[in-house]
Amino acid sequence: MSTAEELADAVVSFVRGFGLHRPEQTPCGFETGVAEAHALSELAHVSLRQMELGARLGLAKSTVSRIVTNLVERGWAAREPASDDGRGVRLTLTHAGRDAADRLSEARRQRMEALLEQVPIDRRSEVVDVLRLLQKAADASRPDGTG
Amino acid sequence: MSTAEELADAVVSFVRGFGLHRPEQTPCGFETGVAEAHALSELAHVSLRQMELGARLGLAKSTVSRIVTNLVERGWAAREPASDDGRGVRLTLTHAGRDAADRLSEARRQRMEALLEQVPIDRRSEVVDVLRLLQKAADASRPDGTG
DNA sequence: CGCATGTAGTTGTATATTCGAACCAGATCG
DNA sequence: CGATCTGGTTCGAATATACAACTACATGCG
Repeated sequence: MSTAEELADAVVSFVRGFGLHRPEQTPCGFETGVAEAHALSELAHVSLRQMELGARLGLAKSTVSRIVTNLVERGWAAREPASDDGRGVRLTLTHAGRDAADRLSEARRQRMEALLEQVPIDRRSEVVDVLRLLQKAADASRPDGTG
Repeated sequence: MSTAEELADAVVSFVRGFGLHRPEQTPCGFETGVAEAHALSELAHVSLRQMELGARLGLAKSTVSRIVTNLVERGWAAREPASDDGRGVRLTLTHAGRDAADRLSEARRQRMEALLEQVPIDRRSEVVDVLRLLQKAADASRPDGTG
């Protein structure tokens, strides 16, 4: 089996084993679906335009619109008109939204620590390092991307 | 930011960037949904009981039953009664199923090679290695698991 | 200035994935 | 031999997602 095939198997097994195939439930047990959790954490530290959020999450604009509506209905985010573009929407978290983002961050940290505990201690920093490599590689190797 | 938090961000970005959040379309462009593709590749080299397949994919038995029905309808898999247990079903790929599994494997290999090309050459084997570590860690750290 | 074209966002529709519950048949254990 | 467990199937419901059609605003060209 080639290196690439081994990588494919490992990625698949990780995604399944980690529970990422269930979009309505986060692996860390947070109280939203995966997509909303990702949106929340993207918005935790910066205000974004709705389309920017979509680009970061790799989602169609219609899907983003619905996700944001959910966040707004939970009282976690607010839509404001974009100051520089009459079509646009600027997203910000409410106070409750920042609280939720903090809780999410903590839940993820705990879940990831449990994961890392199962990795030999002398290789943990390597894991993080390699995942960042992969993240960059995925961005650069999008079928339609510039890479 | 802690190591665990950095890992969380990297995992999220990778999953999104690689397109793993779209269950109806495989990142490698194969002609089925993600779940069927995973099942197909699990069955490529071993015959499994339906429940074993479910355990490997992390899916409920009802979901597995549906996926297998789809594979059977495509002419890729066959259900046979298990020889040692009258309740059980043994799954095997048909000839067409093995062909499909080969095509899938090749598509995934190409997709993964495109990904690996974006990783510095001297770190590629490390990437595979670490992903396997993570896969094992995910299995061992299931919230309800034995780990 | 005014129309053609492009872009941000919303809503409607369709498809895929998943789970849990209800149910059946065969196994296992007292 | 009856009670309970286990592997599978079917049904119903929830959720995420994309694409298409539409609105509103922006931009660029004559």
